[in-house]
Amino acid sequence: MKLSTRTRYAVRAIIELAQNGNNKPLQLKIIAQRQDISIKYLEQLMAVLRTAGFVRSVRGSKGGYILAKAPDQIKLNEVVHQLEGPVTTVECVEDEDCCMRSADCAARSLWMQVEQAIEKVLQSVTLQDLVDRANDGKRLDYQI
Amino acid sequence: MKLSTRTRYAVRAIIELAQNGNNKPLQLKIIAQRQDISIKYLEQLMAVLRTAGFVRSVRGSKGGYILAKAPDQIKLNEVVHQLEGPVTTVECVEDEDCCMRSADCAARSLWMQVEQAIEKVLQSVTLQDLVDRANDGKRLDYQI
DNA sequence: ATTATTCCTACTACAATAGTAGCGTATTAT
DNA sequence: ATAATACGCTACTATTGTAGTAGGAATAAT
Repeated sequence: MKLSTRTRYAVRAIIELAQNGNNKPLQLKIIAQRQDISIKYLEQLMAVLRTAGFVRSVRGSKGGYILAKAPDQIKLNEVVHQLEGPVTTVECVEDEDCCMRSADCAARSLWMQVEQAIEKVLQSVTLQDLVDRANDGKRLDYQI
Repeated sequence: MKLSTRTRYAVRAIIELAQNGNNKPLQLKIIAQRQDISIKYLEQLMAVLRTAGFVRSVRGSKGGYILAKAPDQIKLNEVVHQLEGPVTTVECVEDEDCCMRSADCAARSLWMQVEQAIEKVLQSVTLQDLVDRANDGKRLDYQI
């Protein structure tokens, strides 16, 4: 049960955008440098975020990406779902004869419980929250 | 973020053992039939469960597997960890220069929060709970 | 025009998972 | 004893999904 790099990279990238503010577009080149991600790979991930309506692209020279919504209006569960798909795929959800095996159904109920717990966390966190956390982290660094 | 079949199959198998009680060993052949899993594949998963101390094997004719502990003494997080390994691998936990990238750290805190939520659920559920759920399911079937 | 940037599609390489195969070893029923 | 049953172990293979690469087209600023 690992998180794909797709998701991890994309979340890091969108956090960068949130930190950049909405005035100037931020270029993939910059994000790629800061986060040590291949530009070409990042392009694909940004395409997902753009299609999903989280970010807006500015083409051409001096172009780049900016958030399409306010950071406190973007919940992480929305972002993760776009990249990761369903979180803990339980095959038998749509399989009709699944309930003939009670053990399987007990297992299924467990996975659904897990899935709901994940969902609850991701729903409760917005992009703004993550930006705040990052700032808190910096503040701690200065105190030392 | 999918669960491997290793984990799903093994959980289903150990639920079968819990339902079978501790009197007679249950044979892999039976589990494989009921759960539609290859015997050979199941053997490998049972080896993990046996090494981890969850189940005990009874060799020879009329042999099979039985639980090594009471079902209410087996927490699902223990089982899952043996098969799945760490739940949501966050690479940068041991990477020293991770904190140079604040965005990354904000992301990391999110994944840790998710991981803890998963862990909390799995810790709270025992094998006995799953057996009870399966029985409740059956009871519902009869009511209809 | 030139440069810088996003956009789009296809391709490739690698790793992990899932599953198979075969033989070996232990135990029990008879 | 012997046969049957069932686990034990190791290696192999095939499939799938992920990760990453490549090249070029469209677009905008200068």
